[in-house]
Amino acid sequence: MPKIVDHDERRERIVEIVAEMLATVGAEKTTIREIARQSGYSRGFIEHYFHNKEELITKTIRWINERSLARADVALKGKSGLTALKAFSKLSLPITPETRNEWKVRMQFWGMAAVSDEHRREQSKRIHVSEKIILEFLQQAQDNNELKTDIDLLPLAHSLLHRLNGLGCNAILRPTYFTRQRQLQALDHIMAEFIKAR
Amino acid sequence: MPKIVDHDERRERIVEIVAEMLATVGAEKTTIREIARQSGYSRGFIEHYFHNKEELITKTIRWINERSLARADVALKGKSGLTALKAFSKLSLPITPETRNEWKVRMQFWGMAAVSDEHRREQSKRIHVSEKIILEFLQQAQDNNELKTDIDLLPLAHSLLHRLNGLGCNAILRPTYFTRQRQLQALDHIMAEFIKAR
Amino acid sequence: MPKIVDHDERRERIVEIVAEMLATVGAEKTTIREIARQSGYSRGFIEHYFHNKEELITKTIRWINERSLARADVALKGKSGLTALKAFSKLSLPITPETRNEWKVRMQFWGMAAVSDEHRREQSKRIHVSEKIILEFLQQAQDNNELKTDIDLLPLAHSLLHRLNGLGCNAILRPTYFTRQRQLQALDHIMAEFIKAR
Amino acid sequence: MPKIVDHDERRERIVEIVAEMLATVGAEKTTIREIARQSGYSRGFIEHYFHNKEELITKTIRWINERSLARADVALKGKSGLTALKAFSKLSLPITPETRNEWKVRMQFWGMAAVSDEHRREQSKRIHVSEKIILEFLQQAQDNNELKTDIDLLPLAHSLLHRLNGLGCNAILRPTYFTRQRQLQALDHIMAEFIKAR
DNA sequence: TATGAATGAGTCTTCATTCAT
DNA sequence: TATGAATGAAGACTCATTCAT
Repeated sequence: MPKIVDHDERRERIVEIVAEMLATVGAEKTTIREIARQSGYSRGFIEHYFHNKEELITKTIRWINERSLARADVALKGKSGLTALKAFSKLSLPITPETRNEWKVRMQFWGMAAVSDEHRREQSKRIHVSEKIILEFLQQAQDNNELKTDIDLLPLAHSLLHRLNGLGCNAILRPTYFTRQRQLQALDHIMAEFIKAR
Repeated sequence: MPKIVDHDERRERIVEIVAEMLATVGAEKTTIREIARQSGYSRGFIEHYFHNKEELITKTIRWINERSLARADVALKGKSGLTALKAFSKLSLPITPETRNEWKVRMQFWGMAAVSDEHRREQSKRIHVSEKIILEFLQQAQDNNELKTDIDLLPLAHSLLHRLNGLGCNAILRPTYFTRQRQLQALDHIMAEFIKAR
Repeated sequence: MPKIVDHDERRERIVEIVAEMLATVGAEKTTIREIARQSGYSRGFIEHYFHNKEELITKTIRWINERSLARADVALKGKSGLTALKAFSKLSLPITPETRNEWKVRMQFWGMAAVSDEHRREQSKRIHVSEKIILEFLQQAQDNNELKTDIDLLPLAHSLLHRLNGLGCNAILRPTYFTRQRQLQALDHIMAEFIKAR
Repeated sequence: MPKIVDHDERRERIVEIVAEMLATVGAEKTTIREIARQSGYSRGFIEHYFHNKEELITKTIRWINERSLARADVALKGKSGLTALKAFSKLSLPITPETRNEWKVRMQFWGMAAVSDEHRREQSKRIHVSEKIILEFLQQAQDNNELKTDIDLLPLAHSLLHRLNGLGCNAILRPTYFTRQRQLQALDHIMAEFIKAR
């Protein structure tokens, strides 16, 4: 009788290690050899579960994005409107070791996405999802009278989207300047403007 | 006596090609071999002007940043305050083929910067310069009574910095959505908020 | 399960080829490429068993030295005193194709040892081992009354050590002059002096 | 009017630097580039005076050998017999920085000589010259009644030749053991045997 | 005479991938 | 299912050499 193995579970374990490596040593040094060494699996094993390196990389970014969305799902349960929006925004900033690593991984992919349609689509999808989430919370805020009714939500959503994205990047690139605290201040500043928009 | 060549001029010519390649095929495929092939130069030629690949890469990002600053210098001559600020912001967005490529190159480096202190420093420096420029224009705006006198400029500068950075990224990652036009609209939206802040 | 191979056995097979090449084409032309070509193995194959060229080279000299010691061990079984000493001396001279090659390999390494501490240590160790062996046999000779009891053995040992070493070198460098026969005559001459020392 | 340059003088200056490099960094790292850098000459300049690297290397060993012979010539003026022999022997041992370097250079060449007829001839010639010198002094010693008349000088000469050569090698390979002092003791030991041979 | 620009072969090494077991 | 043996292409880099000036 063959051993019963949970393929998806194994795949995820590998992907986790790949993500960790992307965040710490970068894409260039994330080789299958090194992944095998760090994971304790054999090179051949990894290729059993991933057709090739490209697929492994793609799965990794997808996993990162899904994980961060799942985390948001949990954290936002029961919240709505501006409260939810602020919580979501905070979750997406690189202020915890985990989210910092997620940002670093993401930034590895942006380089690829800038020149590869397939990777770009993946990133595009993620931005689109964020946009929808933000828009939804903004709509709730408007419904709750947290925002003026006549305000156009899309530009507002984009504004937040860009600020979060830019802040995240800058925080990775200037970590000693854009510390956790300064990021939270920036977030407060953003939210304050929304409130002004009431 | 041998032919006398202008080393810096040669270096720049090579760097230009490297930048082009980084923007079109990405960092991974920007090998010295490929640079040589695309440029028509020999591999040895390139080694003649750069000690190693690392130096070539570093010089390229530096060149990109210097070029974009030089462009800003020229364009902003005679401008000040919010007018200058808007012009500067517009210049930094990926709305021309040239600036689009610059953003793509930059995004290649972010992956490296996320895991390499040396590259991070370079990127950090660039952000810092942008911040200073923005602050200077904001100060002028305040002096010209374009902004309220009691307003704190630093958060404002950061806000703009993040928005421009995030918008630039998003425009590269979702080019069909964040078109030139939508980028300009977003910029208008940003500037409108500054004017509100009067 | 993959084919199971005896790594040490493979390594030895490669090392043997490297030794052969060092003795015939010299260190400079003993490139991994050439080793691969001559052995029929692929470059990757060699890399599979040795981390890098340095290791390959180091292992080769070690193997050469171990092999020659092992040969002495076998040949000297049951011998002692001056008889053993002469047998040992004879074994170490480049009078067979095998020992000739060993000397040639050794001389490749001397160049390296002259400028590299690590290689020098390896060579130093080998000389030290020879010295100890020679001393041991001299001691036996003295115990057997083959030598006078009041004679100081260390200078005698060194004398032999130097003569064997010098003769070996000279025989490689002037092979048509220091032929097998002349080497054996020189050895006889040396042994005669020991006997005189009775 | 063209500049008058002393070609031989320039060649010698280069050769001197090459010898120094061979003794300190080894043959492998003695590249034309590095020679040029260390000498301050241009790469092209060096090739003006030496047709190719091979020639440069060959000239260097020849120069080393000539220099050491010249040194002997000077030092032995007026000496003869065993006195001359001892002086000559002492001069050839690696006990001064200069002679140590000469030995190191020589040992670089032995690796080449072991596999190249041309280099071997050069080394062979040097040994032959030494042999003749030694024989000559032995003959004088015999004529002066420093040695018995019925003794066969050739084996004696060879014995000395081998011992000096072996001692020189061993002194380079085990410098902390075969110190200057131990070398001189060994030389005394050798000479004592000659005297016994009276 | 002398320079250094330029070349391309060749160096070691790393890599993703294939495949027999 | 899983391993790791084996390959060969491609990586960055070094080098001796040629040649126009």
